[in-house]
Amino acid sequence: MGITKTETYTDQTLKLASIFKALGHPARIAILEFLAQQSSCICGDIVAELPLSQASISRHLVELKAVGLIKGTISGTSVCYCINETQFPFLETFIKQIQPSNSQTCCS
Amino acid sequence: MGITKTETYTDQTLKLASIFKALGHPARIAILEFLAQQSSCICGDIVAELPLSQASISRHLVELKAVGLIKGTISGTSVCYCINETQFPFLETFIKQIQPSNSQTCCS
DNA sequence: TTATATCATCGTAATATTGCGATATATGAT
DNA sequence: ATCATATATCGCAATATTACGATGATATAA
Repeated sequence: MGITKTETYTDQTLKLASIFKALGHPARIAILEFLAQQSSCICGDIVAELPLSQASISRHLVELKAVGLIKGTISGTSVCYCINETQFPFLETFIKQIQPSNSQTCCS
Repeated sequence: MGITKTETYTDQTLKLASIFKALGHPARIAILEFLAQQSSCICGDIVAELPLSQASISRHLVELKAVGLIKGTISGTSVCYCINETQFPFLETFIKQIQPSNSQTCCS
């Protein structure tokens, strides 16, 4: 992208944007949906599930982990990834906050 | 970005990703927060509020409108933008869906 | 009509993202 | 030690995003 003026926004705004940005790719949405489906913690077979190379999946996992949407623990030669719930309340609060609940007939 | 393999994902996954992508920039988060604060429908003074040029703001507004997060109605020589709530249930459903509510002690 | 105000669009430069092959790293098995 | 498996990282090419000035389009006012 071009030059984003990060210095002029609040930390909270920047954090929200970074999490949403991580959610802003279909591969990463698909990864999260896949992880959510599993009854137990899933390791590397995400590669078999998605139409991407191992290198690409790995990069997406790094991005999801960087914003705290997933966590991964090493288990032997493989890594076990699963969803990290800690960020979700933050997102839900934001979504509720910008919802026009007071429904002031705006732009009618 | 590179070449995103859009054809291999479901429509729902693509739609979710596009909405989150629109939320994935601090300027657009700031625009939504500003719109949510206003008691009435606010027009072009977003430009005065954010550290971006009028042209840049306009482009961000186009993106937010394209995914249905805001709506705009022309009122005289100005345009009235406000938040469009219709997409939020969709986002909330997704967030709830991938939340490990059953808390299967995963990656402990 | 002319001028002004408001917003959209074009064109461009700078930078970021995506995907992949190739390679590196690390663990476990033989 | 050697090999196989699993994942991460590098480097590149292709493409997308961001921001801005300049310009276009449209509506109101004088």
